[in-house]
Amino acid sequence: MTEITIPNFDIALTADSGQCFRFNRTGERDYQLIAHGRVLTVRDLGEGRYLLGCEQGEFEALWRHYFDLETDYAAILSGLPADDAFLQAAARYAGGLRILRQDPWETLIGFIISQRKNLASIKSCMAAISRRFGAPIPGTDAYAFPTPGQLAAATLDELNACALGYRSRYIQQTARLIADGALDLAALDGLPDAAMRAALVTLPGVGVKIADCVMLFGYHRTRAFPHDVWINRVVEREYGGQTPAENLGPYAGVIQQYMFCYARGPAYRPAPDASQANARRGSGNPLA
DNA sequence: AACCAGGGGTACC
DNA sequence: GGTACCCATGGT
Repeated sequence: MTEITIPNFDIALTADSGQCFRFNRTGERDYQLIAHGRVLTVRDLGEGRYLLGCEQGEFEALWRHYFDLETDYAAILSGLPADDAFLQAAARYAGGLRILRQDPWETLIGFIISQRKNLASIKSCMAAISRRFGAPIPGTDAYAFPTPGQLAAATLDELNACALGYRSRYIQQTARLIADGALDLAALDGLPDAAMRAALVTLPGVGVKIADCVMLFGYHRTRAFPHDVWINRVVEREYGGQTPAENLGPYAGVIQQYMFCYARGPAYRPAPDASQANARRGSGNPLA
């Protein structure tokens, strides 16, 4: 057990932020994270104090970096444009978010699954895949996320049994490309953003939106600004259809998460007229 | 260029 | 107990 203090960290918001699919609330104050082939339990003690179910050495070696504790989020928050009322409100609501430093491979598969699914469904699929194809984590009832080789060996029937729908084919094909070495995910780390995105979208089931999510959450490319339906609504309602991403600087992706979680959460009440206009327009992409 | 595949969890009514 | 909707992509 290790007790740590993290100022301005909202673990409930982060676990449910949609960036990580193996981070769950298990009780009033308790959370379980599966990453690095391990299970980490976290108890929220309040006032920025957290009790981690690991030794100090493991925290320093793995989790300090995973939770991006080296990054000064207070500086990002204080650097937000003061005249942007929506962004200021989003930062007040979601300023406790951190961009976790997740594994690119797991992030890639997670976001291929994410298309046209809600968060609970994505988490359920990721758990099913891990249980069926991943290695059991000793001393727990949890399973590590499968390696590219393990997923590449899966049959379509087995993948379909994980409720992946039409994504089964994408995942099988992508897993084979990674397992065969046709695309080296580790090698992408050295590429500039545009080249990394171009490489990612060559994978089946990966378009620009998914690639941007993998860049932001799997490679910590904080300029990446994924345009999902929630952000598109925000851009339509709050920014007149003009995406603010270009003006948001090196932490645009962090700001995207503030906007995303705020827009999706209960605190955000868009202007009635704009909201109804969008609702009437239906399910289409407002920017399309 | 519109339209649809396939399906599951959940918030709504 | 329906119904709509969800961090889209690729093929027709």
